[in-house]
This record gives sequence, structure tokens and C-alpha cells, in this order.
Amino acid sequence: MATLRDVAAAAGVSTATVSNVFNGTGRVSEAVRARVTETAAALGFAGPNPAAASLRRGRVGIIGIVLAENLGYALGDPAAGAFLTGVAAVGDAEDVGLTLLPAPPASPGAPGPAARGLPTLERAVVDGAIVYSIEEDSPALPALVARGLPLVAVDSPRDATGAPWVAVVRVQDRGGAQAAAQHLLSLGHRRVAVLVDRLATAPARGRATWADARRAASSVIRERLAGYADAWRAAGLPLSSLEVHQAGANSAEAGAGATAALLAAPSPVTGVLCVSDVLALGVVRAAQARSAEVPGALSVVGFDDSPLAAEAGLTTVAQPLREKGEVAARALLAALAGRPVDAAPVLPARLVVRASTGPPRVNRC
Amino acid sequence: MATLRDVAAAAGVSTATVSNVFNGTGRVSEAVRARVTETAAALGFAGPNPAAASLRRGRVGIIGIVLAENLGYALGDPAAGAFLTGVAAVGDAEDVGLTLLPAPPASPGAPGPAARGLPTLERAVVDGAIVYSIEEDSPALPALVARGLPLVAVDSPRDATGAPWVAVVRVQDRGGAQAAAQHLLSLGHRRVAVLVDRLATAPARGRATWADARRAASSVIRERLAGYADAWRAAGLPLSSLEVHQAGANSAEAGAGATAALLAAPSPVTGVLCVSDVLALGVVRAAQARSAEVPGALSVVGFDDSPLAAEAGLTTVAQPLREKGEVAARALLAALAGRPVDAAPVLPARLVVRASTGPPRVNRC
DNA sequence: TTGAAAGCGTTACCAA
DNA sequence: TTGGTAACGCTTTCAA
Repeated sequence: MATLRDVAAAAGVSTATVSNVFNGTGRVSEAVRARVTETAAALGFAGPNPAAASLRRGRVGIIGIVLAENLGYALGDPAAGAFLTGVAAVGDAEDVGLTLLPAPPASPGAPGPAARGLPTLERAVVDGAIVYSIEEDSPALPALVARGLPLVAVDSPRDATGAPWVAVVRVQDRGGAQAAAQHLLSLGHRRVAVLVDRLATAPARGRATWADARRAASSVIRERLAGYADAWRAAGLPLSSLEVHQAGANSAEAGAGATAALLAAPSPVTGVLCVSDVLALGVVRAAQARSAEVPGALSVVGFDDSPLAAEAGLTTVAQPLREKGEVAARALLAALAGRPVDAAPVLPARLVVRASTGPPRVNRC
Repeated sequence: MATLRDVAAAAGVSTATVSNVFNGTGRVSEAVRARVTETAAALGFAGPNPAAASLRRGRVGIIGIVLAENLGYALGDPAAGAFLTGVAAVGDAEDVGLTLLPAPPASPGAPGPAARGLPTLERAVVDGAIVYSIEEDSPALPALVARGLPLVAVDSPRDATGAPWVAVVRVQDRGGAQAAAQHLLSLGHRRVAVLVDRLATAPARGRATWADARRAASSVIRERLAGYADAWRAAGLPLSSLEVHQAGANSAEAGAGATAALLAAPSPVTGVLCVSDVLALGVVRAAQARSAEVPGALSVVGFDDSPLAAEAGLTTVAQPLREKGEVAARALLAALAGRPVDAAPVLPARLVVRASTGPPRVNRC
């Protein structure tokens, strides 16, 4: 592959001039520009080597998006897709590329600084990064912070682990969750389950205590659970009638798998508040498969209003996913450009009532 | 920010040694390793500068994914998300990052090599790229080819515009489409519409001719249309009873907008073959809004079997989206590693019959 | 308007 | 096992 120097030599000009031609920068006579362009074409020189240019410039024109777990898993949630769409839209407008960075979960016995299992994260050529919904104890966070990159957090720890965030973007998770629970209460439900993917980093299934729930590893989960509890408290109901269950993962399958436990109990719940739409859709599917009508026998509420929810007629708490991506991207780009940044935007959440919730059926027994 | 050289100086060793410590490479005594690690920590050195390392190494550990149009638009299609998931899964496994590269559509009057509006594409620091479903006349293609990067095409031109593809990944679009059309035929439909997003690069709406259809800008669209026509031909039916309509864009809204024309004609169609699920979902929604039952008054078939389709009970042609991503990524990584590559994998497509198709209702008049 | 030259921060080869 | 030392390919003053 020809280099800029080759072109300079062949065209009989300096490398500085060739660089100027290719960067649109500066004053170059039309004659020289033409000669350089031609020579470049003849040599098959496609433009400055990006790695070299990045090194020299100190900027790359690419921002990273750090996604929880591995990329494949993260993109499986349509909510993540919507968020990315927002980030991408802003990136487009500012001619900034997007690199997806996987943040593996905490693993015990991390070796030296070299082979900690975060190679992509530590070596990615990016100007800054948006940290999307990663677990608070992920080793990715310190690794990123150590790099000294400008960082924007989305859906992340309230106290943010001391990371020097440029901005922390949040959603009214607690208020949205409260509205969801309030909705079920006002329909007449009094025995309801809360279904989370998992409370701790290690997946677990089955019923959990509220004490565990309050210590959930994810701040978003904590907030949502707190919101559900708020509604219960406001109604003067005991938390014993608001059971917390873990599905083990954030997927429709996991939601389906957890459904039996909800319905089979001695006194089954009449409603389920799920912390994500994918979980909720799994519950709906499993309930119907067991001939438990939704919402007749079981009301189901999701969270996120991901694209799937509307299709499925799922009552859910909508958060502006796309806008969240836009806000985060704009904050990061502003910081990179040295512009002032809103350090703590909070986006609204709102209940969207669809067909998956209704009054509880009166007990036939 | 401290550099590797600073660390070397402070620790009283050579830069080579520090480099070795941080790359796990080579033999470094435990004592030296410890001293270097400590010094680095003390200086706040987070590891080698990725841009510099990339320049020196000649590799980055990142592959690009070129998406049609702009990223925001592309990610709006859940099918793209599923594909990306596949690519990401392979990337994870091989510790390779993913950069999303936007490929703007053709625009007239492109200026010099510098400011052609493809900055991200021309400057992205990647080792190779997967070109996903981009238009055949996109300026992105020559720009990429000029860079001399190893390239894998997905859903791309049959003749591939002479680009030196490492591999071209295809799906049995034609066969899948034929099966879809055959399905409607066997249900008794004889007057059917084909709904595409658009045939040419410039968006257009309304009915089109088969002559236009055969010249569609996208090879995938051409293949699918050919498949529909195959079924018609095999049944001995005239193409005049298989109307081609353009929706103008690949979105549910566009599909909905095109629905009126399908139903309002003097002799309305009884079935619609859509080239994507999002279009199909738009048609279903719009038909129902006009009190045309699906499938009673109108049978609707999608394409892709994106995650939305199952939720909505849409009959569609399934293609292995995730696997497509995996195959493409593996091909590219193999090429980068100098391993042998299957240059022309073809993935299967299969009809998935759900609730959106049924026999045509007998005309009441 | 053009050129000379000094790095940007690494890695990898070869020698010690 | 460690160090010296060339590159890697470019951008950017500063001078001419």
C-alpha cells in the first residue's frame, strides 16, 4: 500500500503538501492539488492511514459504547437497539463513528494489568465512551477510568463509583415504576409479583426478599423496585403482598420460565410487574400457554416500551430510549469539543396502558 | 497522561521492557514486572496508547460494519439488530471490537477525494469491514475498496461491482420469496400485491411495473421479486395479477401508508407479499385500522422473521439473521488471520406460517 | 504557496 | 532476560 510519502515523492512535492491536499486544509494551488490527486490515484493511495493520523492528531473521531456483558447479549434487547439508534443519529450528524465495546462481568482472580480479559476495552481506539447500563462492579469501569477517557454514564450508579463522569444520563425509573404499580392497584390488584432478571451479578432464580432487592447490583433495578414499593407503601399495603422474583436472565425465555412459580403458588398473584419488556413478553407467552388469560387471569406490565411492546399490546413504562442515546452522545461530543455539558440530565418515563392489564378476575372458588 | 517512555524512565528500564510487561509478551523477570507495574500505577499509566500501538502493529483489533444509509436508520430495523448480534458474538469470542460505519447514499456532484462526505468511512481505524446490505451505487463501496481493506459483503450485488470481496454471504432470497408466493397461491389467492420499500435509490411511492422491478437497485430486492414472480410463472398466472407497489421507505409507517392503495383499487388484492417484516407490520396495522381483517380480508406475508414478526403472528420468510452475522464475521476474521475462507456461503431461508395468512374471503358482491 | 523537520507513542528486531 | 534503536505514517509548526 502506497503511503503519503510515496505520493509526495512521485508528485515531486513535500509530504506536508500531500497532507494538505487530503485534509482540505490550507492553501494549495490548484495545479499542485491536481497533480497530487492524480499521482495518488495512480499509486492507489486511498488517503492518509487512519491509525497514523489518529496518533499524530491525538483524536480518532470515534466514540465507544460500552455495553454490559457481551455485545451479542446486549444487542438482543431491543431497548439497547433503540438507544444505539439515538447515539448513532448524533454520531452521524457530527461525523463520528461508533465502536461497540464489550464489558465482561466481574470475574474473580483477575490477573495482571495486561491480560485481565478486557483487551478490546483497553485497546480500543476511541476519543471517549458512553457507558450503557453496566453492572456496578464490572471491572470494565476501573479499566476505562484508568484510560482517562471522557466518559458518559447512562443508567448508572447514583454515586457513580467515583468515576469522573462528564455526564450521567438518567431516566425517572422510580417514578415510572411507581406509576406502573399504582396502575395495577387502581385496577384492584392486591397480590402482585415483581419480576427482575436478577438482583446480584450471579444469576439466581425464584423468590427473593425485599432486603435483597434493596441491595440489587444495578441501580436501575434498585430504582424500579423502589418505585413499585413506593406505590405499595402509598396505598398502605404490606410488601408481603408484593413478591420479588428473579428470572435469572433478561430474556423472554427466562420470563416464561419464571411464570409457573407466579401462578402455581397457593395464592397466585393477579398481576406481574416486570423490569423489562422482554421479561414481560415471556410471562405473557407462558401464561397463555398455561391457559391463563392475559389480562383476565394475569395482568402483566413491562418496562422500557421497546419496539416489541407495542406489537404485543403490552402495558409498559415507556422511557425515551432513542432520546436517551441522543442526549448521551451529545454530552460526550460536547465534552470532547470543550463545550459546556449538562452533567445530569434526567429523562421522563411514562406509563403506557395497553391490553395486557385489566381488573383481576374475581376468585371463582 | 503518562506515556510508556515515562514509565520506563521512572522504573529505570527500557521502553522495550515496559512494552513487554504490558503485552504479556516475552520473558520479563518477576522483579522487573512488579517494579514496572507499580511505577505505571503510580504514574497513572493505563497501558499503551492504542493509536500508537495500532500504528506500530499495523492492526487494530477492530472490524467495521458498514450499514446502509445512516446508522440511526439502519438500526431501526430489528433485522439489522439480529445480524449485528451475530457479528458481535463472533467478535466477542475473538476479542475484536466492532465499529459501526455509516454509508451515506449516492449523492450527485461528489467533490474531491477529501470532502466527499465519507469521513468516517475513510478514516475509520479498522482492520477490515463487513458491508451489510448497502445500495449498489453507494459511493461508500469504491471508497472502501480504495482503502484496500479486506471486505466481506452481505446481501450484496451478485456481480459485486468488481470489488475484491474476501467473501460474499448470501441468503436464498429467491427461493424463500417463491415459497411465500406459493403459500398464498395454495391458499387460493389469485390477485396479490408485492410491496417493496423502493426500487430505485430515489424513494418513490405507488404502483410500479415489472420492468422497473427487474432493475431494482438492490440485489436482494431483485432476488425476492424474482422469487415471487417464479411462483406466479410456475402456476401459469400472468404477472398482471401480481402488482408491484413501492412504499417509499422501509418502515411500518410506509407500509401503512401504502395499504390504502392496495385495498382501494377497483379490484383489491387479497394478499400482500412484503419484502420486509416492518413493511408487513405496517400493512397489518393499517388494514385493521380500516376494518379489513387480517387474514380474512387481506393476507399479509413479511420477510426476515425479525423479532417483531413472531410477536405479531406474522407469516414471513425466515432467514438466519444472527447466523448470517456470524458467518460474515468469521469469514472476515479468517481472512485477516490468513486462514482459508469460504468465499460464497449461502444461508437457507424458509417460510414460517403464522396467523397473518389464510384463504381469501369469497367476494360477497 | 510550499518545504524541512520534529515528533506522536509504540513495537519488534537484534545485540548484549 | 534486558536494552538500543529503528521504524510505523502521518500532521504541524516554522521558515522560506
